[in-house]
This record gives sequence, C-alpha cells and structure tokens, in this order.
Amino acid sequence: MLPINGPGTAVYRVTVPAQPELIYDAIRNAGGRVTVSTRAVVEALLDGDRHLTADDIIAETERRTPGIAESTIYRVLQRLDELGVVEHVHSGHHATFYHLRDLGHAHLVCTGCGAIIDVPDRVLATVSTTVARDYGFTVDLHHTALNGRCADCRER
Amino acid sequence: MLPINGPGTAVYRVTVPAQPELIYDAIRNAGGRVTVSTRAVVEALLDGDRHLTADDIIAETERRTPGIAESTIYRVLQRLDELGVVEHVHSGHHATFYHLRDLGHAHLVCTGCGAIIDVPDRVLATVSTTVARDYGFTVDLHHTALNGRCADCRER
DNA sequence: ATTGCTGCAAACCTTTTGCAAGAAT
DNA sequence: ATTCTTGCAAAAGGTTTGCAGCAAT
Repeated sequence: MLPINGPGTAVYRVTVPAQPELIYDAIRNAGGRVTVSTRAVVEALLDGDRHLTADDIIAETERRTPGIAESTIYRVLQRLDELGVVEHVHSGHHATFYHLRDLGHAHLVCTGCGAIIDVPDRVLATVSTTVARDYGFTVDLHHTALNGRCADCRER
Repeated sequence: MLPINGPGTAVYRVTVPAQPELIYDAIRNAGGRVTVSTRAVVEALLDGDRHLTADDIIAETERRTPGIAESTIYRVLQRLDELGVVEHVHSGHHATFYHLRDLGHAHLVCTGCGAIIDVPDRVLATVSTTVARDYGFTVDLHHTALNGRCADCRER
C-alpha cells in the first residue's frame, strides 16, 4: 500500500497494477467479487482512452460483452471506486470521468474543447501544502478537475 | 473593468457593485433587461448566504416574489452569468452554486459536511502561474471548487 | 413597436433504486 | 449455502427547451 495522493492527503488503499489479473486479485483481497461486469469494466479502462465517462464505459463494455445493464456498470464503478481500484473525477460542465487509480495525478479540463490534461501531483503540491497550512483543509486534487482553457483554445 | 481572475486569466467583464441599482445599470449597459425575475434573483444573492444553489435561489425568490417559474430562474442565472454579474461554481458531488461576482476568490468544498470556504485568488496564485508556464493552460479556479476535507471533518 | 423575457409543461440526461433471480466465493 | 451481484424497469434530480403570450426598452 502506498500513500496515493499528495501532501496532506494520505489515503491508503489498494495499489493498482496495470494488469487485469493483478487487479482482480486486488479486488478479491479487498473483499470484492470478480464478475463478468467487473472484467468488462476493468478491460475497458485498461484499453480505453484512460479518461472515460460512464457513457463511454457503457458503450465500450457493450462492444466487448454485450448485455450488461447500465445500472450494473454504475454499480461496478462505484464498487471499484470504493475499493480504490478506480477513481472518478468531476469536471465542471463536462461529464464525470473514470480511470484506474495510479500513482497520482490531477486533471486540467479545457472548457473550450474538453481536452483532459494530466498533471502529476508534484506540480500542484504547493497548493495542497498552502491550503492545509492556512485553512486546515485537506485538498483532494484528484476528485475535481481544474477547469480553464488549453493553449489551443486560448488562441482562438 | 478590472481583471477579475488571477494571473493568466484576464477575463474582462462588468464589475459588480454591491448595490442593486448599480447592478441593474450594469445589466442594462451590457444589453440585458431588468425584469421582476432579474430583481428577485439579484436580491436573493445580495441578501442570501452568498453561496446559493439554484434550488436555494428558487426557494428564496419564491418567498420574496412568488410565482416565478423555475425555468425562469435558471434562465436568469444563465443570463447574469454570461453578463458577468453572477458566477457559478461546480462543486463535485454537491450542487452547483452561484454568487455575485466579486474581486476574486476560489472555493474549497468539504466532501464531508459540504462546508464552503472562500480562498482569495492570491493564495492560489502559484497554481495558475505554474500551470500556465508548464502547460500553457489558463486555469480558472473560480469555475470549479477544490474538494477535500475541512479541519472538523478530518478529525472525525 | 420591437425583441427579449416569462410561464407552463414536457423532455432530457445522468445516475440511483427496489426487487426477484442468478452467480461468485 | 451464503451473500453479493445483476437485469429490468421505474424513479429521481437537476437542468433545458418549445412555444405562445407578455413586458422592458
């Protein structure tokens, strides 16, 4: 187990290796069951675009393993989120997206084109530190994206 | 007109004085019409809790000026937002909230108790600068709240 | 007199839930 | 065998939209 977030946010949960079987072991170790839907969702996240909305995941699993109910996908995502396998990110106007938990990065989401840019926690470490010091507030930069305009959209 | 946001985010729009009549003038100057619903919303925001959800505003205007349709409130909020009089903030799981635009502050929203803490832009200036420098991305810290846990909730 | 704003009701979209049946451990 | 997970269908929230009539400029 590793501290997954930045300074001031030591959240200890399962570590997620980038291989299906290891992920499934992690899920079982954490008390979860590995079902057809579990596999479908994990595979979609592994293969996919890295930043998938629930809708993306529903479409992707439908392609791979037709017949899974949408509500099941939501429940799987919620469960994997609680287990620490998956992380969800709120991105303002845009849809919430999901990705496998990794060593820690925040997201910039462009309000113009919707582009999602990963930013290593290290880059934003001072925010966490400052806010913790001045406000006693433990920021979780993984849980909400930072909005703004990407370089391309800014030019327009 | 003042640059309202932090470094790298010079958004020039109407400046909002904290008095109804001046706000209405600003709206008219920006090409908007001042209607009964406009006044109701502005008054709710001026008197209210500073951080009101659409639902809060609907309830508040209903108390002051009964009979305004919900959809009208949403349309007024949208219009005032476009005019730069109002700002809306996405706060993760919690409802989007609105407030009159002022000289610039970001928000911390506690995922535990929902508390909203204002943070002057100055405190977070380095984020904007860093992200602008390293990613060419112009962050707008007003548009999405930072989530985390407040001091109280952290103790529990 | 224009043109924008409003009320009403219905549509929308994403996410959640209850329940009985089915599957993983 | 037990307990968790699933499919279905319905509900729930929050927000948006079409339209004809009304109101601000």
